[in-house]
Amino acid sequence: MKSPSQSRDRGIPEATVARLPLYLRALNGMAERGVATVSSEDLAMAAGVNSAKLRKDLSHLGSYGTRGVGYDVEYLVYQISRELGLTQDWAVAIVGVGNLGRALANYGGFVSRGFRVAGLLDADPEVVGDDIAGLNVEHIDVLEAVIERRGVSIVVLATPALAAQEVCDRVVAAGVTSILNFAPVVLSVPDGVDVRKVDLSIELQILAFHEQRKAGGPLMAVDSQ
Amino acid sequence: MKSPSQSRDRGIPEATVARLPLYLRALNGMAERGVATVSSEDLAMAAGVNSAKLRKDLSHLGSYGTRGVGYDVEYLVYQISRELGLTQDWAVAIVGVGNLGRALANYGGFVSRGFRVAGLLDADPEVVGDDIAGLNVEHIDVLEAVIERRGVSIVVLATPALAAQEVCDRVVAAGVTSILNFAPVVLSVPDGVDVRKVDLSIELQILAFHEQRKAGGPLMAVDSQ
DNA sequence: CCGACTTTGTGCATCGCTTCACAAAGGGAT
DNA sequence: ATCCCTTTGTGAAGCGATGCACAAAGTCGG
Repeated sequence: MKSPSQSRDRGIPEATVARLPLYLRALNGMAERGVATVSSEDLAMAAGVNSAKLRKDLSHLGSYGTRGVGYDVEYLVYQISRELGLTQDWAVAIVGVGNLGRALANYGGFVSRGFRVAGLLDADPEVVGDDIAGLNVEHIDVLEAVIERRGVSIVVLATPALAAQEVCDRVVAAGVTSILNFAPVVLSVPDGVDVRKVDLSIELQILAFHEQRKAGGPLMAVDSQ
Repeated sequence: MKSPSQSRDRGIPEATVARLPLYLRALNGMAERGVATVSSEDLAMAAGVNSAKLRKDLSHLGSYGTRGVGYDVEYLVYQISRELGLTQDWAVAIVGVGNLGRALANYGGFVSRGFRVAGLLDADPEVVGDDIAGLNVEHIDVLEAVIERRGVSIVVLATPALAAQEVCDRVVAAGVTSILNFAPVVLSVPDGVDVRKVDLSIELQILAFHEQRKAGGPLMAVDSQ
């Protein structure tokens, strides 16, 4: 039922989207090392995936390879960046400047990929006014103003669990539709708002499950990366 | 082709394992509020999943519900904890005590679920000797000794990207088979070693992809090519 | 210009997870 | 004891992702 008039299918599978940043990282490394072209086999190896999967993923973006040769590294970097929306500048606000929020503010991986930390906010008068990573921590009261005036479109929640839903409601009311949640709670948001969650303790629990199985049961090899 | 000889199918689907911690968190909250029993509908709501999925997930552990009534909260907490291996104590070492490692060391969610930070290690003489979260930071040189003597079975890698593979090789050589990797690299490990990765910038990139799509919609000028 | 070689892009079979829908199982009221 | 109501546990259909295998498409040497 797909119309053939749309030569470029804009419906990229979610699983593919999740891997594009992986390819991008590998490609950036190659570009820095002066590699000009790369085969799907080599790139797949560097990204830790199957080469057929890599080719199918890239085919969703378009036909950017050359048969018999491979992919032009620079060109592919550009195409993936554009597809992911990294050719534009994203203003990010971090709410909650505890240990984690502080680490995130200082994390280099954000800035290096088109993400700019445009605001740090916290409710604790103790930390408001501090300078972290060159930014002044502001009071949560000005949340809406910061979002609106600085064009913040992505909010990172690093608050305690109890505060997360309330802050979430406020940023959604302020028009934000993309949230990265580090608080260990299930956020409830209206349709159209995108929430991704990162829960450090969940990852450990999954590891513990497999570790227990390895220790106790017979031979069960598992490798999920 | 699956052997029916295994009466209790110990092969719990990976997708299910990844959700068990979610259910556990919701159940713990209910237990604290004094809830005695819960229906799959309510628990699924609290965990943010579909109720049929929840029931199928729990059915992999055994038949722990009562038809017409629901699940006993306490009992289910115990069963899930046991299945995840949280009834035992896991010694975790954190390698790399930068901003992120520090935040992880202070993160309460670890300790509260059977994970004990048994070691903090770093290569930088500047931070070695510091006290963080009640622990003394040790030099990476004693990595193997710490792992062996304190029974560390899970290692958290929070090193810079360049150091990650080398540290990984060392901890694997020391017998560790479960690694939580925060460094933005694809680790190469032998079969039987379990690596889970958390990449903060990847999560942001996925959000940016969807945000771009929302912002542009059908009118967005795309193919500049 | 041709033929051998390389590598992409993709049709297809398969697999695992999700979701629906309902029979089976239990509780409580009468 | 029987009936009705609630909720579980699961067969089966549906759906998307994966991986194989190969034809198509390009390069390069002669």
